[in-house]
Amino acid sequence: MAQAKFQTHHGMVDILPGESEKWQYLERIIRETAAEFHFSEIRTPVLEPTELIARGIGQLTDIVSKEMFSFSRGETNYVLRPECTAPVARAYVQHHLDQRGGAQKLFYIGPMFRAERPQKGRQRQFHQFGAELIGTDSPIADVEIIRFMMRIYEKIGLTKTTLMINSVGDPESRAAYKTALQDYFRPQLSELSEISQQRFETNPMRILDSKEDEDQKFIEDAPLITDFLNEACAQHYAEVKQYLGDSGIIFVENPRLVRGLDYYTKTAFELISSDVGSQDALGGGGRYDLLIEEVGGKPTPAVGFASGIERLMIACEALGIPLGEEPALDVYVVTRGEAAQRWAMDAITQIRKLGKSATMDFSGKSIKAQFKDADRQNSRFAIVAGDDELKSGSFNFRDMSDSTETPKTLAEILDILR
RNA sequence: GAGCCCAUAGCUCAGUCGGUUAGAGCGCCAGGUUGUGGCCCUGGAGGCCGUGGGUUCAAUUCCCAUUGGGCUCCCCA
Repeated sequence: MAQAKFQTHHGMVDILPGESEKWQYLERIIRETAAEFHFSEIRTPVLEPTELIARGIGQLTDIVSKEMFSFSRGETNYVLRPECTAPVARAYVQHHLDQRGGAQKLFYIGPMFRAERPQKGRQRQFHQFGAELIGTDSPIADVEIIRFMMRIYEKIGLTKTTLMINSVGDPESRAAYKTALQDYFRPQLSELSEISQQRFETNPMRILDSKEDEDQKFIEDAPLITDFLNEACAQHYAEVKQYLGDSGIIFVENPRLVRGLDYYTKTAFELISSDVGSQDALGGGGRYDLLIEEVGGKPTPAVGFASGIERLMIACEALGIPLGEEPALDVYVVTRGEAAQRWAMDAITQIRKLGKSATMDFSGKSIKAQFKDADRQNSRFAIVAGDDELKSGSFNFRDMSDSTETPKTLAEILDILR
């Protein structure tokens, strides 16, 4: 097809009528569930200080090193947020949310931006919902976050998923593990893929994430983080698994699960679907006990998750799970003549005041065309107004589903609709 | 950053082994029913065959470039 003069940027999509209803439906479920769990919504700006994202997520991550949309005006550096945990942490510190007392339960829904090559399940502007529970290191909080996430998928009907969990330890455990990993990989360093060789120094844990063929045979026998957890981390991990089990949540332990953001400590988890193509992570999260301090707050433990809405939709589509419906119209007023149009303008106003939806023809189309329009808009009723009806005050009130038509005054119609 | 595929009507797609006016289904508009939708019938609008260049008497078709799109690797939601 001919290319339009102006189009969306690469990897950015319009959500059109027919699609937007699905978004509203999903957002409604997310908000409902948040209310049940008593998470409060937080809305942060789409633009954040570059430094916040770089520090929060980690300079060496893919997101920060190559996927940020950023620009400067004068001395100020802006980024379109690539995720929302660091911004929420920033808001928590900036507005002293700890002073509200107790642990804070926050959720968000909104667009995120990463400058990657788009493909199925990956866009440059995409949408996430997520939650953060800030101010407690209890493993119950970890489980609360996971239960919140899982409950949303459950309500939507997307149960064909796998929850993977792991513990990535705290700095002490990780230092011990890092040394062990380097000791393990050092003898075969030259045989590793180029990218893994780079990661050997900077972040050897990410080698485990590698999908390069030449790395696989080494990764298989590499030491596991779970064997290097100190007492506190091991205990925490055991309790998380215990409480998950108590909650009836089925999970798979994956000792090689490493998340791509630097701020995670202890618990890490990921929800996988085999129905979204090669980008199979529906959502993920974990504990980040060091982040709040990293962005300038007091040391504050926290745990959270983020899920991709587009991927959720792809999975639902693949599994035939319905997401919301086209909204029906209550009343379409069919008119003939200018006087009738004026009457209709008033009639639809009165119908709308009842909380019912109503519309009319604006362009003087034929009666037939107007009925066709009413049908297309899935209208439940039609009112026919012409000169005769205006004179008598009696209008044909048509039930579009069975084509029955009875004469009614407007007052009677309003009564029926009420 | 790398690889593969694709581009003809609003949508899904035929088609031209290079040859006068480029097709279908669906959708849209109108008529059949001078005031009645969904089914049916008839008609109509709508394409410089993504853009630029090359080869040729002739290009939507072949070649090159470019733009846009899709998928994959990497990584992530």
